[in-house]
Amino acid sequence: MAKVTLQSIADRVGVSRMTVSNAFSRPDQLSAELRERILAAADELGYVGPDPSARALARGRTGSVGLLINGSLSEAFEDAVSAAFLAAVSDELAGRGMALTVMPSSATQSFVPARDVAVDGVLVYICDPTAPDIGWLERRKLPMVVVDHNLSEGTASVNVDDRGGARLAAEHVLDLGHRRIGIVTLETDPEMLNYPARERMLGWHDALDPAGIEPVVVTTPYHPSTAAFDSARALLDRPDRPTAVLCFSDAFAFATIRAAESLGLQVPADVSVVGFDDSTPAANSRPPLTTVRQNVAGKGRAAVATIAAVMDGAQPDPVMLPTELVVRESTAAPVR
Amino acid sequence: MAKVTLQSIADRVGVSRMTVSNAFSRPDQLSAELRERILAAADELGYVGPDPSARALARGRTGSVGLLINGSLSEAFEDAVSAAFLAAVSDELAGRGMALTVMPSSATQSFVPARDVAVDGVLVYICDPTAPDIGWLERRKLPMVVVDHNLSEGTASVNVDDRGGARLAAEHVLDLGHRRIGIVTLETDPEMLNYPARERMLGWHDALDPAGIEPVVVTTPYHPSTAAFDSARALLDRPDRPTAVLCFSDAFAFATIRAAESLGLQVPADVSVVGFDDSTPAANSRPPLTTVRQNVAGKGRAAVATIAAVMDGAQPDPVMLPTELVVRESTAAPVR
DNA sequence: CGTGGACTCTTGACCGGTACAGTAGTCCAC
DNA sequence: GTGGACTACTGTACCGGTCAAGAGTCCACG
Repeated sequence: MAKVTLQSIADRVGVSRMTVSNAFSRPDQLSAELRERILAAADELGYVGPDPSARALARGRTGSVGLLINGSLSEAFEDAVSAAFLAAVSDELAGRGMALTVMPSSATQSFVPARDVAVDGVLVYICDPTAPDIGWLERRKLPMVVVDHNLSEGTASVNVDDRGGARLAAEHVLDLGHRRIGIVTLETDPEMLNYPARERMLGWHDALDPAGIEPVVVTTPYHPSTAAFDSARALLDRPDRPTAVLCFSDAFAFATIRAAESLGLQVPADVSVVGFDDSTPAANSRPPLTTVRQNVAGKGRAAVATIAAVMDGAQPDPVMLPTELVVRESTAAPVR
Repeated sequence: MAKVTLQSIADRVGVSRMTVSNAFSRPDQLSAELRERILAAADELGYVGPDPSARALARGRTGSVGLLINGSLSEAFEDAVSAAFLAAVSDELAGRGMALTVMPSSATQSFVPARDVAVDGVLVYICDPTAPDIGWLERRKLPMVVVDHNLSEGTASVNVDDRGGARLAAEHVLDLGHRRIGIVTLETDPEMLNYPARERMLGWHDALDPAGIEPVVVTTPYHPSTAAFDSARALLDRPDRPTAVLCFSDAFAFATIRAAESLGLQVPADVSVVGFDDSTPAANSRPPLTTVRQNVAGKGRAAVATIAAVMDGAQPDPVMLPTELVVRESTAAPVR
């Protein structure tokens, strides 16, 4: 049984191949009656629909958007916040009739997703800005939107007001009267330059510097929540223990709370803890977490809207989504 | 500036288009010297590499594998266990030179990923087996592997011994001497037929039935960990409160432990709790969770290996990965 | 010296569609 | 009864590659 193509259906029905194509792709171009006959014939021959690859070549677009992630995929998927982002992106794309293709950083020499995978546009998500993959995307002149980073002037971007949010967090603990303040943040390669980590640090300092306060900073590699726990514990075990800890993320905040408890400290009585993200567990944890809310799903939707605009030839302005302090019960005034 | 294709490079260098193609795709087919000249010319003209869409059409394969998820994407991404699976799949695919394309269930009539997205094979992951999408995949005759489900005879599959694991969990609490046993599991549409939920239920009964024990079962919809909390709390608030609770997942187990604590019950002193999955937090929670381990990353790798085999024309046997009981501190003998 | 094989490169067909510019025919208004 | 607009199809030219087979050239070996 030869492969069924538009031509075989055309021959069967006695029309031109183009008409069959229209029956599938542009129903308004032919009479309903003929369309019915064509679809019936197609069904009978076991034709599924226009071949996606051929269509992609002819149309010049593939119907899927890439997500460039350079760095650990596990990190991207297993972190609740970025997972929520991915989910929102994928959902929003689906609503616009597009699929999402994950493009990890080149594992091998011979296969480089950023160069070799067919997509109509790319969201650059958790990426070292110096990655060669980004160079490939640029050379391909693919529409591109950078998320949670600020690559270069011309590139469209979607960001969250990390700096402003961090500032609010720091101001909050200052207002409560804290003076010994610790920070638990991400350990980043100097070159990797995690943008949110940098921005949040700036934001904390925006509030602390004018108050003349020098925070005690500990950093911890991303994944092992055990590492975050250890770092936080070390921080809280110092003789000049901070009375408030600002954390890079809710996950780090939870680790910090566990570390505090392991030292027999009460949160917030002995130490206040502030997270970042307002992830799902934040509201239900014990104590409910004071944190900085970012709208992750909104970020996903904005990213899709922006890449769609770029693919349409627009040059959208950079998007900056707001953050908001959510005061719950993990922060309180320090004991005298 | 006209678009740069193989032909323009060929003209520039004075060779045939095919030779240029070989320079990129089959370096062993031409002399190193000529290849250098071709690559140099390509670079000069700003050629990035063979167009992925055209290559996909000509070669008959796209270099990406689809992941069919029907049901909420948020659920898939935000659940730690399935996120780990996705990460493993994506990693493993990348190692084999393939990308991962997420194919959500048809949101619109006009765009059906399962029908319209170009992929070489599909992993069917969290799916209603009656979904029309699966019908499309079959009609396209796409290589297909079903994960965590048992679709039909001919289809390759990768599963985990959910039933055996659940049985071990139930036997464990029986061995400890429990007789009033509760179950907190997933609420599934009768039609949606969540396979792991069904299998685990069978497994629990495999152990409980012979012991003549009728468990008290509560079900809860997937996502809202609040809902799981409420269900567990209702279960533990009964006059004939169970002394041991078997849970569908670690996430449900944590909700159950929180519910117990909210009722002033100690785990495991007053109530034993068993999870399922052995997700990352299980070992570090308080108390450390007794649970059934499945190797999620291994499942991802197995899924990729299996789809690769099917794409190569093989008919691999169904894969069944083992599960293992991990006894930690959330279970103990019941108090008399 | 003839033959065969390895190494290079070329030729022509094909992958399965879509875009765009026609070309008939039909219907209606003036 | 003629011009114009509209509908319904068709013809042709791509889209940008890869495959398989063939054709020179050069060298080794019998």
